[in-house]
Amino acid sequence: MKEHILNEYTIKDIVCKTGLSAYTLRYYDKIGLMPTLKRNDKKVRIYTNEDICRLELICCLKDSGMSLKDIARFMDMCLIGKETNDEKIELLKQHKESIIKQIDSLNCSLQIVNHKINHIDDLNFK
Amino acid sequence: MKEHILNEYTIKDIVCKTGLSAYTLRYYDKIGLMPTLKRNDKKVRIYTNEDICRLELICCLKDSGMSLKDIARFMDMCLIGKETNDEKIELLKQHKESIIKQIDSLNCSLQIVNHKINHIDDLNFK
DNA sequence: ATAAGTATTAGAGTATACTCTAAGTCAAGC
DNA sequence: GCTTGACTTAGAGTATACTCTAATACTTAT
Repeated sequence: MKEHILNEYTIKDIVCKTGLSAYTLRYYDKIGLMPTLKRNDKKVRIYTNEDICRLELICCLKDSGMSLKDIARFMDMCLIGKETNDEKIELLKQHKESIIKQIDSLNCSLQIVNHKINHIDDLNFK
Repeated sequence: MKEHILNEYTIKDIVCKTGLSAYTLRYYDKIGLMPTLKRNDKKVRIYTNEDICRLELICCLKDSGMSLKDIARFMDMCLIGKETNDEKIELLKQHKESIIKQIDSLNCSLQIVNHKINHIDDLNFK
């Protein structure tokens, strides 16, 4: 397809590629998650492969518990460039710690749930 | 203290013990998460050690991604008793799978974040 | 030329999980 | 007796992340 050769995708293509809804993609643009997203002369959003990479990062950060507000801030720093590299590394390191804590917490929950499965009768009210 | 000997706690004691706010504890009661919670003659909520155990389970399920609606349904089944044991085991097994998926997803995010930390400059917009 | 299909926008609506307010009850201390 | 403080309620408000509606613009097929 034309779009693939030109490295240009419409919102519909991105819906297929990412599984995000068109509503969500427009919303992400609206709140500043895609600060460099291009438009054609008809004001239609044109996504590139780079934009797809950014969306993947956005989903990675969001799915690991970062708020969209913080992701927008991070994208702002990416827009500024190298002078924010230290700040970005610091933010990612903090987020990394948060992910590790979440994994620990989930492992703990997993143990509890396993225990409850094996002692199901203890859950019933007396 | 009197309360400890009697195995009876007011909402304030539970705030201290669990770290949940009094608002949250009342809200959990309101939406049916604590169907057997007792009141004294002044309509004041009286929590027992068993209620504290239930709150710990509620927090475990909530923190591992179960909605309060589903937790309320689970508590309803605990109220009914043994005849819902199979149903409860099924629900917990499904939740267990959900936790495992979340851990996998977080480990994946962790790898991506680690990679971004080591390639911070690639994140800057051109 | 007109209907279908895809895009745009601002802004309203929804779901979840709190969080708070206002008005009231009750017990204890001064 | 009266203030202080802890509790109660119904219901309003908040934050987050969508999700949808309505009006409009543009392209393509009949």
